[in-house]
Amino acid sequence: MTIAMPEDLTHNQAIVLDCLIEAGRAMTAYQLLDELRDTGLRAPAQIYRALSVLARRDLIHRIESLNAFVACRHGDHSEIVAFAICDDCRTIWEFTLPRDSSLNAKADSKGFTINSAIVELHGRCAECKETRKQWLGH
Amino acid sequence: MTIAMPEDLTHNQAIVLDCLIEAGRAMTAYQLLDELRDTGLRAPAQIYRALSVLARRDLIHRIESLNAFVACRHGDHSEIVAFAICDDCRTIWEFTLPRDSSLNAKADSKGFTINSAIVELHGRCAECKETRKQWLGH
DNA sequence: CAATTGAGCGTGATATTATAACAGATGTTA
DNA sequence: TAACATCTGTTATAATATCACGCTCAATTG
Repeated sequence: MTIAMPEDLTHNQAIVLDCLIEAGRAMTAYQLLDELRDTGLRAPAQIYRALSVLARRDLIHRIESLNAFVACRHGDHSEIVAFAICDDCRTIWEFTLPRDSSLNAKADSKGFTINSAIVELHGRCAECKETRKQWLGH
Repeated sequence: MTIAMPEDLTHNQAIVLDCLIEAGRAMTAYQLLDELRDTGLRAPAQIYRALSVLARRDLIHRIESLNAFVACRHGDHSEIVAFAICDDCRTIWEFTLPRDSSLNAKADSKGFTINSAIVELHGRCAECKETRKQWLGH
């Protein structure tokens, strides 16, 4: 799947987004800084500024539990976005929760209005589980 | 609701847990350090060590989106724990997701095995929504 | 008993993550 | 033109978290 790269990004924003898309994985701000040092980005503030614009536009997501950032891979941001993070291979699967999920139901039942939600699952993806089984001789 | 204070905690662990329980809200490690400086806890490492034991025992939870810690208010840790955080009054409502939630279903459908989950809702609690309505003259 | 082990402790230093503050450049609007 | 908003590069600093050392104490074990 090719990720769309908007035309109206500034130079720095485009560079940072491109790096995240190319990487295909979550990267911390300082990992981005290391990667991008020879493109002229030298200071944390430059990275964080770009990240903050990209995140506001939902072109990237911040993974709270990794203090890292990942290029967005889906469309509809009116639904709750969730991540399944494989702690073996670091792959991140991005998906959305239906509007009538038990999460929304619980919140509604208490009169809680959701502005934003962080949903991050940690565990093992199907591939790594298979691999692990082989190691263990199953 | 009174929160149980286990007997087998060390001095520092008990002090930190007690502070979180008394506070009734999420506190960062450095807020705890400030509060507890006159009890003899002087260094970040002391706080973080206590927090790490308490978290391992599920006596506290880390709120990723606040970089903060809160005393646990419920029992069953075999279910997914979720937090609804009021961004007005900072109150945190802790609840669990049913084992057959759409979250588990989605993960299962992809063969993803959940080891741990972070679910943090941000928004406005029922009380604050009322208050806000009054401000706006509704 | 002595030896070992493991957990926790206090301390100082350091690593990692993130923001503040300032001044210059650029494009847009009035 | 002037006012403005946004982005830029830079330096410095704040906020969050861990490492490494040597010490104590209690439990285990030979």
